[in-house]
Amino acid sequence: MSQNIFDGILTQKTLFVNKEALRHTHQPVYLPHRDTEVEDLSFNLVEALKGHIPSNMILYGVTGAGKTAVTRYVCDQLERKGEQIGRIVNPVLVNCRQIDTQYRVLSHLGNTLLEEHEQADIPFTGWPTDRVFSELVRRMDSRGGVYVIVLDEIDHLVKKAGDDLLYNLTNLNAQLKNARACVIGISNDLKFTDFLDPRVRSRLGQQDIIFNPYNSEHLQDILRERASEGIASDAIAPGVIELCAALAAQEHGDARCALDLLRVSTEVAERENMSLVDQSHVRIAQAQIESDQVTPVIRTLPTQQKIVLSSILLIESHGLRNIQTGEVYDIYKQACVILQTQFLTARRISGIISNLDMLGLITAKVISRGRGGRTKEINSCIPNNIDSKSVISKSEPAFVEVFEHKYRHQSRL
DNA sequence: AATCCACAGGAAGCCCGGGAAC
DNA sequence: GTTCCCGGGCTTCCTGTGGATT
Repeated sequence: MSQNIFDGILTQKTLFVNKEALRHTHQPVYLPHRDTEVEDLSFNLVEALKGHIPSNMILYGVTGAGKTAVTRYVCDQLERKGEQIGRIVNPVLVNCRQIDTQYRVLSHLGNTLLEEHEQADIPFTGWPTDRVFSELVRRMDSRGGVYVIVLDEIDHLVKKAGDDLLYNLTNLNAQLKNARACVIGISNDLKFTDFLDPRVRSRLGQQDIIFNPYNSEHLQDILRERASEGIASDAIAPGVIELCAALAAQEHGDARCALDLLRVSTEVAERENMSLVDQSHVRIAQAQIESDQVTPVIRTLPTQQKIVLSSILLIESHGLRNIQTGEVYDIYKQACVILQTQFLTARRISGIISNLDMLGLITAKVISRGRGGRTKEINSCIPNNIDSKSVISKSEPAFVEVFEHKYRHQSRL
């Protein structure tokens, strides 16, 4: 029999019982320390089971505070109870980070309601938005029941696309004849309603729930719960859970982060052929997660954004911090000349800098230097263990030249 | 108190690619 | 094929602004 490279890996002892349990997409049976929130949410949504319209709600809280998990959990139970007692409840969850325009949200909603006997999907582009909207209304009415429309990361949608969609969605019940709908917004940003039209704000925020961040003890409970489900019982050394929880608690109590840490730590231990996950594995995992998050982001950046980022790194490699927008623009233009690329306007670069800030690759703080003018103070925030030069040059060989160039022109910087 | 710097960032509009409908 | 629509990337033009300097 011939050797296969997977033979060794497949027969290797695994520390996982069910790896899925350690992913944040996993729906656990029990959500520790979120009883009040579950109760608040279900207290409102129970109206759907009575055939009434639940209030619209907004759920606030930092990332990884369990907002999405709680909502999914409650919606899941709601749908099942509905089936039991013969009431149609349709929860639809939309992630507005991926689906981030009015048209796309509406067509997504419409397409999730597609039934077998119905004709083709709503196309991803091509129709006028109001037609998509009326098609959605038609489909909802033909199915009937109560719709719970959950808009996850709603703040992102509002900042990008405005509040037209929310105006339309919170007004849905006026259009529906046979169905009912309520909207639940999930936001990381407590103040996102500032961007809303007052009418939308009052209709959407009929009830708010605030999710406080988990503290270290809470995170430990969550990790223990998931570990018991997902990892072999004697595979975790004492202190590992505590360390993962403590590190994640520093990151504003992000349960997602805690779970990733534990999962990757276990993977690291497994790869090293150890039967016990210890604290050193957590440290390795921490570094690896940072690098895994940033590397693909840089690699998939559009060319112009890469040039801007390179320019910032270039300036920083000369020991400068708190760089101004104008300085970046100057170096960026030089880089474009070397790369024989058309350079963009300063306005656009300002936008790109804001975008890089949003992606977490740099921080750009608006400051005023008095007569020195108003500008952004820019610093890169790429972890030290990542060689951004090699990440960039791998996907864009021409950048090597820019980096080489800097050494020949040090005096100009 | 007025001035002024170096931008920030909003608004409008252009162009392009992708698609639907007629 | 033509005309319509959407969305993204971009430019042009513009108004706004915090605080050091005059």
